[in-house]
Amino acid sequence: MSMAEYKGKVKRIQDTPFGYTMSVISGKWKMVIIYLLAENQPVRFNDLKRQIGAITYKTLSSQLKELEADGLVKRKEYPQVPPKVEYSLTDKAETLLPILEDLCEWGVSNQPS
Amino acid sequence: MSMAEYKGKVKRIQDTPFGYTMSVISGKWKMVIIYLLAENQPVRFNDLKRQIGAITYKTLSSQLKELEADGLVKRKEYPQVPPKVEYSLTDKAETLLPILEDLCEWGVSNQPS
DNA sequence: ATAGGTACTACCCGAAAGGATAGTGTAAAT
DNA sequence: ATTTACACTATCCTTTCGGGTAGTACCTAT
Repeated sequence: MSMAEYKGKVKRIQDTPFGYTMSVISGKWKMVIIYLLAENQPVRFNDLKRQIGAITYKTLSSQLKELEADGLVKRKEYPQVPPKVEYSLTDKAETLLPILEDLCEWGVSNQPS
Repeated sequence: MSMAEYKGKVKRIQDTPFGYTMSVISGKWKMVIIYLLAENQPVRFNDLKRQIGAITYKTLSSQLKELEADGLVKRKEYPQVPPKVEYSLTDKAETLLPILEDLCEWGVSNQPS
């Protein structure tokens, strides 16, 4: 199916494939999180926090939960004290990576200095 | 340049190619506008409004202004009464279309029923 | 005994995005 | 004479997003 086939069918964007994909990737830090996971999988919560730096616990936590709810991130909890939780990408997320690369490349070519 | 090369360099996302591309395409209606323009170029303001339906004048107007400021949309005004304004895509926007198609296709394959 | 590390949650706040409604000036159509 | 159409703008309001701060329960290192 291509964009052309949506002609006249768009009622609510959140129900379109466009809208779905956008809802999944647009969160201020989601791309950064996905790309960091793609490189270092699996990564623990505080490692992510340190690597990103400017993010707060609350925001990182909520972004991860949304990613998990959307099936892009797996959360594995080890029953230890102190706690240990590892995050990694799902297969679904792996299929997104080429598209994220394209978005990145487009930015490189088109971002004004 | 690939995502991998950003390792350790990310300070503020809005300065990265990722962030730039996302800022350009993420507005609730931008994708819809771009795809409608891609199909019917050029399109007049009220035609866009009618085709989208659920959008308000104010929102359509601001989304178009942002798209214009980002160099994705051209605005051509005819000095007539009543006014006539036509919107169309720039070459820069045309280079985005394949990526938007990819985002759409990913949504088709991965959107939960 | 104190400080630091683990993975968070709870609560409050400000900014920004987008929706709702109404109005502008001119001309053509009914 | 009234309505309709064009392309908007202005004002107000609500919702959403993300930031800031503080706290939890337990363990290890100093």
